[in-house]
Amino acid sequence: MARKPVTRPRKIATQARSRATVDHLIEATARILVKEGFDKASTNRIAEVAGVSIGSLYQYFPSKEALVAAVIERHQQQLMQTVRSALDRASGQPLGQAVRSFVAAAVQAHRLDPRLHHVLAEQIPRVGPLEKLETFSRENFTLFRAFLEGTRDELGVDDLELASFVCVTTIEALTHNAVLHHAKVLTEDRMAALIEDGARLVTGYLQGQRGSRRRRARVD
Amino acid sequence: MARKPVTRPRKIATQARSRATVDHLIEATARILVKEGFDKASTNRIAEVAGVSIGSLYQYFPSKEALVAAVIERHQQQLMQTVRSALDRASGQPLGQAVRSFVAAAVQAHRLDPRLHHVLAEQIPRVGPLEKLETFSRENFTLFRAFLEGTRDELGVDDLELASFVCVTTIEALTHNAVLHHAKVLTEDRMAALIEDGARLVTGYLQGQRGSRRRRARVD
Amino acid sequence: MARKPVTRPRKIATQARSRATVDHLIEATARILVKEGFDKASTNRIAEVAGVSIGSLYQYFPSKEALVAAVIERHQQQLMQTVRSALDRASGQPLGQAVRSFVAAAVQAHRLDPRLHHVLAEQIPRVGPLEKLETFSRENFTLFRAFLEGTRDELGVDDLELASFVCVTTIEALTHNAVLHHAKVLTEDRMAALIEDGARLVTGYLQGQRGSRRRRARVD
Amino acid sequence: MARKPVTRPRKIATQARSRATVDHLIEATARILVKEGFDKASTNRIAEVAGVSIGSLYQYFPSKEALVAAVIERHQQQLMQTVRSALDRASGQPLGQAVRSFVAAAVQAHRLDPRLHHVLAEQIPRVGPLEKLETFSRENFTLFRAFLEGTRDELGVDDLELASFVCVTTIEALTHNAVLHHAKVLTEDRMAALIEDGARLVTGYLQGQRGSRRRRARVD
DNA sequence: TATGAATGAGTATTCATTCAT
DNA sequence: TATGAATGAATACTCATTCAT
Repeated sequence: MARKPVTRPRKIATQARSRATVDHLIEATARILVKEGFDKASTNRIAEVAGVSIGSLYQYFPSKEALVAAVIERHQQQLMQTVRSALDRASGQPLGQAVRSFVAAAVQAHRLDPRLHHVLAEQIPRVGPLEKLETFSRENFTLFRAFLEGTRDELGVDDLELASFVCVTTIEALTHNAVLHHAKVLTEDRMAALIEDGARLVTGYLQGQRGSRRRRARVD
Repeated sequence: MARKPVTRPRKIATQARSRATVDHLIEATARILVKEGFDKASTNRIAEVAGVSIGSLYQYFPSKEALVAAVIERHQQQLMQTVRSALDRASGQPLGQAVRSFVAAAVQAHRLDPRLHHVLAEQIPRVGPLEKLETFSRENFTLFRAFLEGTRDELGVDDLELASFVCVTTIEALTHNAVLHHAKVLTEDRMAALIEDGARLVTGYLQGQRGSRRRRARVD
Repeated sequence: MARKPVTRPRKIATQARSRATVDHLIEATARILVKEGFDKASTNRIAEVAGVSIGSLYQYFPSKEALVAAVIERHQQQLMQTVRSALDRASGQPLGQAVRSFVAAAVQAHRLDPRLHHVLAEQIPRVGPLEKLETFSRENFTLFRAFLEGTRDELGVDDLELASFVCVTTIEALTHNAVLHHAKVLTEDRMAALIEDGARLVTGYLQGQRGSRRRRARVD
Repeated sequence: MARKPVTRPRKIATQARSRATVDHLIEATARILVKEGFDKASTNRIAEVAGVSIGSLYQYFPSKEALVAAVIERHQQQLMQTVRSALDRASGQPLGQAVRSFVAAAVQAHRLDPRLHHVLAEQIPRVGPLEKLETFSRENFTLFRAFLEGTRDELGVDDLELASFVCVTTIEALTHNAVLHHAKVLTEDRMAALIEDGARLVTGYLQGQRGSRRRRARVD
């Protein structure tokens, strides 16, 4: 096995044929990951499923990791698409309503391709070039923080950095776990309850109460 | 190469020498995982580090997965030890205090062996026999649920199953993320703040407020 | 191809079975090099011809280069054996006679396995780990230099270092070229003539003449 | 992949543009060989460095070997240029002087592009179509033989064929080894000494001495 | 029970060469 | 004539696992 594989695509496919090849490869990788698992996703298998020669695969992706990274990136783009529009709609709404939209968006995002999400989250060894891939996108965090800035006067917390971390982590974990591990036990009703509870959890936290602000002031 | 590796230990090592061998193997595996990463943890390397022949390794563990599973299990036992005693101390305390103990225990548990925890969480592909290993032990959930049952009259939530899921997931995610990804930015102060905020988040949720119960009634 | 392959054997084969495996591998490599050329000497092919699994090959040789290096070393050991005994016999003889023995030994050495010598000299790319492998062994040079030291009073040259370089290079090149490229045109008669001429060439040079010593003194 | 690559250029580039392309390709090959080594000299890389498409490369050279052969040929042309003019100057001079010029020319020739010479001599596997490429050009031999014919009456050797072989091989080997393997230890002084010694070696041999002719008569 | 030599299917990756555009 | 996307046979090397001693 070779030295230190890179993740950056080998060349940008400008021509139509190239672009198609690249798409097929990413799609094939995703499909294999979902249907056969990470273990079966060998480069030769991917090329085969993509209907592309192994040589072509390596024209566009310098390593297996690059391919997996491309799948992850594509998936996260889709997630973020969903989240972004939710936050767009949320701005201007009262806090409780906005948070509820946000949680609902998170659930919706996780439901886009739950099986792929599962493999990506559970089976991909975060090693080498894949090590730095975030579980949830940094952007998520940034967006939420910006949202908090805009709602500052409704908030009962001071440290927006910490608050963003707490909220994003919490929402992500709840939706992730709910969708992945409890998909079968989760009726639509219970899912709605979960959204409701998640939203309440976060909203309550953000509004602050019971003099917590004063207490925290001493801690920081 | 075996096609369907099993996870159950091949035999229960009753005799002292066997027990020692098994321990050496698990210890060696953990050490390699931490120091060299999952990729370098080949069975031959593990046997070498354990000072045991590869043949003997396979006398006690039917597959590589069994070995890794043993490491995971041992680690989780240790985590749960910590959590259990925290919950012991918590019973009888008022809700807020109890939750804070619980969150603090979670942080403490994650700090037992953060590097091993990291590898176990990030690098081990949950594939094949390792697929069904839970991120957090089922016991965690059960214990917390029992705790909630005992504090029912302080709670503002009805569905204890859902509440347990929400709380355990949230606490686990917050402490996990904090310890793993933010270890370097996390001063003791900020860690204390995180525990405080986490506890407040969960406590607020459990106490219920702002007539949420009534609202939720409509939603369900 | 991997990063920087090493040449040192992976483990020393102590047990009889191991030793046999190692020998088979070296022998198979030499045979393939001779019969099929360097290009065909893939590790899989070598293992196959050696009647050994590819895995076993890599138990004893960390890379293809290590295998080739072992063949080269073995070959050079054999060459040097021949040369050493020639020099043994030569010590005590008068210069002309000694040199003739030496040249004859060189020819004899090159005839041990001319085809292997050919492949080793012409087909092995001196790249990477094989880069530093000398065409003729350093020992050759050392031995000859020692021989010159012992015959100093018969010599007409001052700089024994330079003289050794000149003589060893010359003898090596003559015999090498003669045996390799002209094997078919070289009758026994012509070969004898070549030995004679080579010996005369070197002897004349070592005895010095025409006041060259004085001229060289100015040059140095 | 082609199984039997040919060495003859695919077409004679008569037009100026074609000629330029061919030159660029040969130059690029040489440059890569020197700067990155034989291993890195893939046809795609050569085409890239030459600023030519891989398709065009194969319009002018039927195989990678043909390209390398062209580089070798070009290099040898340059070497021979140097040698030829040395022999031109040498004709008419007394033997000792002429030989010294010849040796000096050989050194000079090897210094034209020592790094390319090194790669060509050490790294190119003489395999397949490259197998028959001579280490030193046949022309070298022919020229020297002609030179000997013209100086016959100064010589003390009968077999000019053999003498040419001995002289050309010796001079080639001395200069080659000196320039390649001892470049760093070789000061200008020592290089001059080497030329001097080499010339003396060959001159002495050619003049014959100590009744060697008579002795050889008995040997043959 | 222990050993460690042997196994070989499997993997990522390269590169000379072709051919449709 | 030029291009460069595509090809795929070939290669070096790994590692979980077995089994003869």
